[in-house]
Amino acid sequence: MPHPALEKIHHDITAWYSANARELPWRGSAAGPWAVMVSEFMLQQTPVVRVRPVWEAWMQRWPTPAALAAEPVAEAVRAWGRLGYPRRALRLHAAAVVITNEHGGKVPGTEAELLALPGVGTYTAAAIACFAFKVPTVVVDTNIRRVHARLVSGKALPEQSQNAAELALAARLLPQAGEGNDAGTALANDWNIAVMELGALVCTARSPRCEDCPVVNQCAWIAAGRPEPHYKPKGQPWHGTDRQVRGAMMAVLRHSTAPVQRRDLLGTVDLAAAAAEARPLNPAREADDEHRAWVGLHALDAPAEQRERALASLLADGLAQQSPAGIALPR
DNA sequence: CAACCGTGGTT
DNA sequence: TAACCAAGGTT
Repeated sequence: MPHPALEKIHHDITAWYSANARELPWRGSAAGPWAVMVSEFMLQQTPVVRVRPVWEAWMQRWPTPAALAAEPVAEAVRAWGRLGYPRRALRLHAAAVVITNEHGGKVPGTEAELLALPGVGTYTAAAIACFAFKVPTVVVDTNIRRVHARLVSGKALPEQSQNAAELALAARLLPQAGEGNDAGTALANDWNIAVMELGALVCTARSPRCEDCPVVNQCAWIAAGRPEPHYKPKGQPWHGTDRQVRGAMMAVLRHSTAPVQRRDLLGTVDLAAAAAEARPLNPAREADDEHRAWVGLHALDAPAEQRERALASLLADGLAQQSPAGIALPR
């Protein structure tokens, strides 16, 4: 038997969503499963505003999994641009190949099949099943976890890693769906996207806009007086890390039409000479993106050992490929 | 399972 | 400005 207070929360949040949802191109009836899948890959740890233009270009160029699968991986990595975590481009391409070869070119609609695809984990499988195939499954992402933590558990932030209790809570909160209950199924699907959107727009991590929240009067965190987080979030170091060096090398490889010599990529050429040769940047010119990438790589003061390590990891990850001609994006 | 993996906007 | 954060996945 449904709980009245829970039903009110279901109503308040889904009603808020109908009035306040962003219009995104991968939402709505025009977006098929492939459109949803591409968006989910790009949205892994990347904000909507940066995904949107890349998604548009991607879908225009590769409207189907087969279209993407027919091209070299390098094209996917280039089109990925500066979205970050370029391994996602590798995995999206690999997933497109699997879909083309083993699923008749159609994105599969069950979570089990989706989970078997490269780059698809628990969240992405559930999201595609729910958003693209209207499967009333439990979707849990960082936004949903945070809303649940505040609204129900009275905490400022969810636990540092997702646990069984959080999953059980999400399952308990999901509106009841199932055979012969089309209204319940529709509500469950709405609920997932609505809670996610609430977390993204209102119940944000750092400065929640509680004055705009549809369930502020039912929020356990508000009732508790908005207590501070019970732990200190772990930082994500960047300067001086291997990731920074990898990123700089990837930028060079993305913009390079020809293979790059190993010593050049390692930046072991004289840095002062390289800087002296650097001409002023002209952002309007395509060629200057390549120039900018080179300058960025050479500007790093990373030790030679670290550069070697970063390049080795790029090769190991399949983001770069070694040939007699030099180093380039994988084909 | 904790650590690793990019990038750029926000606070 | 340094730190934080973002529709996670993989090892």
